[in-house]
Amino acid sequence: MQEFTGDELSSRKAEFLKYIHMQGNVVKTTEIAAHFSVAPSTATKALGEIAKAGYIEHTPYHGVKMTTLGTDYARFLIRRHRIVALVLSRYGLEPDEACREAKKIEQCISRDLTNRMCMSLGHPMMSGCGEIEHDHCCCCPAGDRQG
Amino acid sequence: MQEFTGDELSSRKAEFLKYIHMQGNVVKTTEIAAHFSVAPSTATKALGEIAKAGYIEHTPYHGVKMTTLGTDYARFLIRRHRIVALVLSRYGLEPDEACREAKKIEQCISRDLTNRMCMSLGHPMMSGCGEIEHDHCCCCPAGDRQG
DNA sequence: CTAAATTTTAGACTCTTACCAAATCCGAAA
DNA sequence: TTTCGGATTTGGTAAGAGTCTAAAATTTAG
Repeated sequence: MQEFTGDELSSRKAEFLKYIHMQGNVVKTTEIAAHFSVAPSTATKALGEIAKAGYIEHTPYHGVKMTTLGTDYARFLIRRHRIVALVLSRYGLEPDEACREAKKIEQCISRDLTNRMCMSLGHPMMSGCGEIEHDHCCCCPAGDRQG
Repeated sequence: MQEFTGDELSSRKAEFLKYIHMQGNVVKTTEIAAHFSVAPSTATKALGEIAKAGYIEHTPYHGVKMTTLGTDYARFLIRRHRIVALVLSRYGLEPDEACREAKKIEQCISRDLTNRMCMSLGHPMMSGCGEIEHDHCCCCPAGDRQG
């Protein structure tokens, strides 16, 4: 597993990457632009930069596809999001609120802090946003996991 | 109490404001520049913008002083910082780590979320960074406060 | 095979943070 | 009181991130 810090991509690009990952397969520029309500050229530029960093493969005029590195990173980003949302839900936020607030906060949470919160929560399997993966979680011997 | 959202100043300017508040009285440009390790001109520019927004009074060549608005805002910023640090400390971070991480996160935490965390924690009086003020806290009837 | 739709390129703008160099101001020493 | 020197401000420049419009390029559908 790569040693991501959580800082590799700007928060905007990280959102793009998560979206591409969650779509699976090839995603078109227009689809991303529409989803994030930005001009297609804005998406193209961001995609080019994400590709240059190695997280996606961009075939001009044909769309983008996750690389192995990108997939690993996206899984970390999603895990982080869900852990942050879960933390927030412990302070009385409803699942959708927790998810919304988590989106604003997560980019400031390092991988290390993510892991520590995960550990402190007993390696939870679920958050309001979905399942939390622990496959590559350095801090999670299987025996520790919560049912 | 003003209806701050927590978004009024960029995080850098908010750090400047907190510093000025904590110094009390008039603070000189050089002192701020030195504290944050930036060129004096960088401080001057930021100070001018913070002043334009009404949080400080800037007398050119003589330094800056908090306004009432700025004081209220700084107190909110400090309260937010301490609440965030307290939350982090509940996930196993030592006080100094919690404080360091809180600095990175707090600017993404809205006033509303701050208040909800505060409430959920039972309106705590202390965090590892110092006392938590509740004077102007909309969510804190005196009876709710934790000893 | 051409026209419409999609995508990319190019150029420009905003915002935040930052720096340097030059001009300006203030105060203290003489 | 005059002047020198340190403190401060001004003005210009830069980089990174995100955004847009308009025009060019490519793909695709009729």
